[in-house]
Amino acid sequence: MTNKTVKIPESTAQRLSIYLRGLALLAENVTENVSSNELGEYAGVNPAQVRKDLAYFGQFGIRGQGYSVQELKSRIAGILGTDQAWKVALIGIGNLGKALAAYKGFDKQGFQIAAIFDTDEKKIGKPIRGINVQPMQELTKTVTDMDIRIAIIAIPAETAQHVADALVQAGILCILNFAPARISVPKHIKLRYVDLSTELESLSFYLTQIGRLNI
Amino acid sequence: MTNKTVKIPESTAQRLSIYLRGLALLAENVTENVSSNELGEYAGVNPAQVRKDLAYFGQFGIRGQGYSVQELKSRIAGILGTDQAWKVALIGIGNLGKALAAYKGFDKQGFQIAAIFDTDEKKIGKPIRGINVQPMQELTKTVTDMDIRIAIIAIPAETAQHVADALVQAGILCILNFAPARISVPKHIKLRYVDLSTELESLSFYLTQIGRLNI
DNA sequence: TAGATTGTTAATCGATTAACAATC
DNA sequence: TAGATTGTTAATCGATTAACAATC
Repeated sequence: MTNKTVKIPESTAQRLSIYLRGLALLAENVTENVSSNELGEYAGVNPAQVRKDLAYFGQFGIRGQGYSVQELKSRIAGILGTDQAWKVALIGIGNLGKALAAYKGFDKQGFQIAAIFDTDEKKIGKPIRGINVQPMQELTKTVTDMDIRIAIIAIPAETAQHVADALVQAGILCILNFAPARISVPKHIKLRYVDLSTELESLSFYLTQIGRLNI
Repeated sequence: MTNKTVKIPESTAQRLSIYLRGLALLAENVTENVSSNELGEYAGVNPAQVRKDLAYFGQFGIRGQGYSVQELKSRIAGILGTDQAWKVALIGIGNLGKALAAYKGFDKQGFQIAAIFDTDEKKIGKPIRGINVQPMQELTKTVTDMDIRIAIIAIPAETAQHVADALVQAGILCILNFAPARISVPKHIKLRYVDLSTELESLSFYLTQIGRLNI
């Protein structure tokens, strides 16, 4: 128990993910080193922010030189856990579900769609990306048996809470919710929303503000 | 110039959007009044937060009674600007673009896809939601002519910056970027990212932390 | 060595929450 | 009136940034 367990901000985790993408780009260009300044410019954050974020996890740089692109890249991958393969359950294979399933960054980043569920009889049993779509009734059993920890919800708002309950029941720990609905889950569950309405309404708000404040 | 122009936090705008959805739900149930407490519970925030957020824009409640659902709903819609019709340009009509185009909440919330662009010869000229897909070369002219202010980028990472530049050139003020790439735009442009990789990596990070901190 | 850039502390900034008088 | 709940100020909390000694 000598470990001091500092809580790491969510925003730091998100920025690490952005740094990682920048580092991947630099690695393609065979760049040797990168400074917190350059990385901050890429991510759109203050260089001190970059150093602070990294400092949560150790000392990865060399004073006067910056960071080794290759080393920092694999360090951050390790920190984010993308050096391991996470199984993901996809709930709902409508337009959005299909688009998500087709996303190439998926496997590349160490995520693997391991199970797909839908209520539509016409879809059940048919393969998507080599995986047969299962009926919703199988959800609890499959997720439990396969030890899946991450779920993506891509279904209509009405059933989102119900499905979330089932997922939690089955041992899911992280939920990425694309349904336009707020859902409630136990505190130990990590829940993130991707919400087109909210995004668009934020933009709309900005436009109304331009008028009011003349930015 | 008697107006004191307080800068309103982005997070407030986002929460307003969430309150609005909650109010729409309550309106369906013909609920008369709602308290900051109930609204906060729905949105997952502190009741003081709700009152603070609203207080930026005026006094909408009645002490001892709470807020009129109907009135607050239309007030927030007015604040967010969803009581007017915003034209949106959709760039890229691949899997994701199609899923976005199919999203029903679009018109409902006062957004209207007014133009769609793609580079793929096979898609150009064909209608999506009654709108003919245009070649990318038309982007500047169409966006300028139609006075479109909001753009959604749903294309591969490589071309995202190039397209963003063209959009800014054409007078776009808000960009919602689904491409897995950082882009840079002038400061007066509102830029928001929706990034599946970052979302997933945040979840992955949480899972690795559970091990480390045993949450 | 001189120049560059890290790691880290202290200062600043902004957002959230608690508390309570006002008032329905 | 008593109870409930707002609107708002003050206190707290946490995240960002500035600054600089350490050091390559």
